Amino acid sequence: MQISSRFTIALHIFTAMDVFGRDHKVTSDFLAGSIGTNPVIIRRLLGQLKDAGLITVARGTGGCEPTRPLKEITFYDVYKAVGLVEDETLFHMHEHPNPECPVGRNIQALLEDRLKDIQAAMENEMKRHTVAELHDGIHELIAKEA
Amino acid sequence: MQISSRFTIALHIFTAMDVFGRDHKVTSDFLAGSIGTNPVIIRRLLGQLKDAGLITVARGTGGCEPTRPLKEITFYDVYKAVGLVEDETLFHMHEHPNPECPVGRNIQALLEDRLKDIQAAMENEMKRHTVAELHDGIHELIAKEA
DNA sequence: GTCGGTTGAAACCGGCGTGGTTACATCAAA
DNA sequence: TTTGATGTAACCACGCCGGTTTCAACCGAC
Repeated sequence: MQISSRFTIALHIFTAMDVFGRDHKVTSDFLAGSIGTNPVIIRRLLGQLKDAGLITVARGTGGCEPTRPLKEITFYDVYKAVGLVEDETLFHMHEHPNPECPVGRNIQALLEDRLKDIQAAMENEMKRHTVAELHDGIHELIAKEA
Repeated sequence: MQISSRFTIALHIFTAMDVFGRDHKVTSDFLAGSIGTNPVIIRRLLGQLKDAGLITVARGTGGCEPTRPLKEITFYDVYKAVGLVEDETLFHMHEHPNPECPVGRNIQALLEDRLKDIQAAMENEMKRHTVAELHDGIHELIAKEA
């Protein structure tokens, strides 16, 4: 199971807000055009980012922008905002191990700590990256095109 | 999206082989009983572990066992064996960014490195844990029960 | 040689999350 | 009031997952 494209789309959105936000009004239609999908998909995603307090969306007039400097928004903030992990657990444990089996009734406790370590390793790396990196990166790439 | 229970089931299987392997013949029926699922599910999984070279399965006579010492089998080996990530990429990038948009045509290159970092962080933590840990852990837990 | 227990594999199924689409009510500024 | 945008609901098709039944292939023991 791969992690849903909602995550990369959300990062695309932040990049687009950063690059175009000064000149254009960044609407769901505009974003959908850049991302190559449907405006409704974008609006649902914008709703999640708004609920997480990462952006504001202007009802009626249209457009969206971050609520705080990009360097204060980490990949982890975005990841959590798009709600890809239920119960906050990355790994899905099999749910009916046999309680009459010594292994079955202990397997959950046995694996729990290790799985948490692995999830934490991923999340910590996500916290090390901020959306501000995308600002620097995208301008480098665009400059290189010319 | 959570990571499929095939991963935790596979770890359960290694633990069961370790605990019961000396006394019982570890068949798919036996494992299914401990894990709380269907023997066919187990056989499919055993097939994947066998294809990855982690275990041998005895056709006809029945039973399975690891091909090498448990301390030489990492969580990462198991994770890869159960084939949860296609193309080896954990993150699913949206597939039709607009090539006529400066952001759209650069977003993939922009995100690629960062996503690789994150995936690598998770996989490296998986490589730090071996199935031998489960041997120690499960015996501790069982001893504590008495 | 055949019988019993086991694996391997095919063919289904229901359920769920995802991405997509249409339609429409709601909103705010011009 | 018109216009352009958001917010949502109601669908849809698709793919993966875990589950189940069924049966052929296999191998040791009797």
